[in-house]
Amino acid sequence: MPAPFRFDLQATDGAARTGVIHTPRGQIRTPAFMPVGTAATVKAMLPQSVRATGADILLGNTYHLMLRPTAERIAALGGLHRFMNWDGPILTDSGGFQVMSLASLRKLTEEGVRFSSHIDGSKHMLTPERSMEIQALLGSDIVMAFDECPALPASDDVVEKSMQMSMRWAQRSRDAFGDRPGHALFGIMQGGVNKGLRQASAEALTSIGFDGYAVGGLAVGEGQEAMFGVLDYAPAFLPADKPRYLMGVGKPDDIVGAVQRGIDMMDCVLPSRSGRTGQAWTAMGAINLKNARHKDDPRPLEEGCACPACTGYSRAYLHHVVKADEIIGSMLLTWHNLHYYQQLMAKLRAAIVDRSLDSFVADFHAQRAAGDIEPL
RNA sequence: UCCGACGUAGCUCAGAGGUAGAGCAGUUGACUGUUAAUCAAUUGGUCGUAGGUUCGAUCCCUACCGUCGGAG
Repeated sequence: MPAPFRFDLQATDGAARTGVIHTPRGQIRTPAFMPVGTAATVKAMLPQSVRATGADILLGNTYHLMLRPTAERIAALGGLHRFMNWDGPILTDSGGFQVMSLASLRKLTEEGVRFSSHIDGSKHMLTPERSMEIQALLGSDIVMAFDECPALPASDDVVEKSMQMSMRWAQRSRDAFGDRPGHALFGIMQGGVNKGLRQASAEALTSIGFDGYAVGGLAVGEGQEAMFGVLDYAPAFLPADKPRYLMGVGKPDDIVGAVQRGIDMMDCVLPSRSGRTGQAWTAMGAINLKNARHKDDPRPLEEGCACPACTGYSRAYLHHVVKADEIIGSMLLTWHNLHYYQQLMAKLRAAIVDRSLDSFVADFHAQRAAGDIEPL
C-alpha cells in the first residue's frame, strides 16, 4: 500500500507558504522549483547531478514523449523513472502547452487536439482521456489535467471560451484519471488576466476536486506586471490545503514574486535552456558568458557559489567553452543555473519559516540592483 | 626559367563594364507548462600593386608581386 499523496503546510509569511508534499517516491519541499526534463532528460545534466543541485522533482512531457519514444515503449521498459534513471517524483505536463506553442500544427475541437507531429508529420489525437492514459503509462507521480493555454494578449471572449473548454476538459481528465493511490492529479486554472474568469475557473476546478491546483496561462506574453496582477488574487481562489503550482515560471525575480503571492511550485526551462545559450543566473542578475568582457577574467562566475562551474573554473574558461561550443559549456552553465535556482528556493523556504521573507526579498532586489562586479 | 590557374571581408568563396555579396568567425540581443548545443540583429572590404583602354574598371589589356600546379 503506497503512502498517500499529501501536502503538509508548515509555515506561512504573509501570503507565502512553505511545506512538504509527500509522495511515494519522496518528499517535495515547497516552494519548489522543478527542472524541466521534457524528453526524459534535463538537457546537459545527469539525473544525479540534477539531484545534487537540490531538485526534489522533475518535469516530463506528454506531447514529446508520446511522439518519441512513445508512452507505450516507456511503459514496456519499466516506466519513465526507470527509463531516465530518476527515482524521485516526476510531474508530467499534459501536452496542453504544446497545443499553443505548436499551434500551426494542430486543429482544436471540443473532443481534443488533432495535430501533426513536428518530427515526422504523422497524425495524432490528444484528448483529456488520451493524455491521462499516456501519463499513466509513463508512471507520472503528478499528472496534469489536459488544458488549452491561450497565448496572451487575447480578448476576454477568446480567453473565456478557451477557459470554459479547459474546465470541461478538466472534468474529463478527472473522470479518466480514476482512482490511483499515490498518484496525484492537478487541475489547471485559466482565465488570462481577467479576475472574474480566474475566479470562475477556480470555482469550476474546486468543485471537481483535485490533489493540487495549477495557475496556467501565465508567462505567455502578458509581462511580469500583469502576471503579478493575477497572482495578487488568483492563489486565494484556490484551496489553502492543496499545493498551488504556477506553470512555466520563470526568471528568478518572477519566482520570488510568485512565492510572495502564495505559489508553492514552479517549473521553467529558463535555467536549463539559458545554460545552453550562454546565460548564467546569479545573485547579481543575469550574466551573458558569450560577452567578450569575460575573455580574460580569472574570477569565478559567482563568488561563494558551491557548484562545479564556480568552484572549478574561471569566467574566462566558461567564456571560452561557450564560444567554442564545447559541450562542457552547456553542462557547467546548466548546472550553475539549476544550483542557483535551488539555492534561491532553499533561501525562500528558510525565510518563510523565519518570517523574514520581506527582508530577504529586499536584499534579493538590492543585490541585483548593485549589479555585476566591476570588470577587470 | 617557361607555361597555366588564382589573388574580392579575419577565414572559405560568390559576383558583375556603372564604385560589391554570402556562409562562418567577430560583436550584441532574445530565451518563462523546451519543435532550442536555438533564434535574431549587426561591425568588417581603395575587390594584390602600378599603369593602360573606356564617359566610367574591381570586372577588359599590360607589367610587376604573391600563391598553387605542371614542365624543365
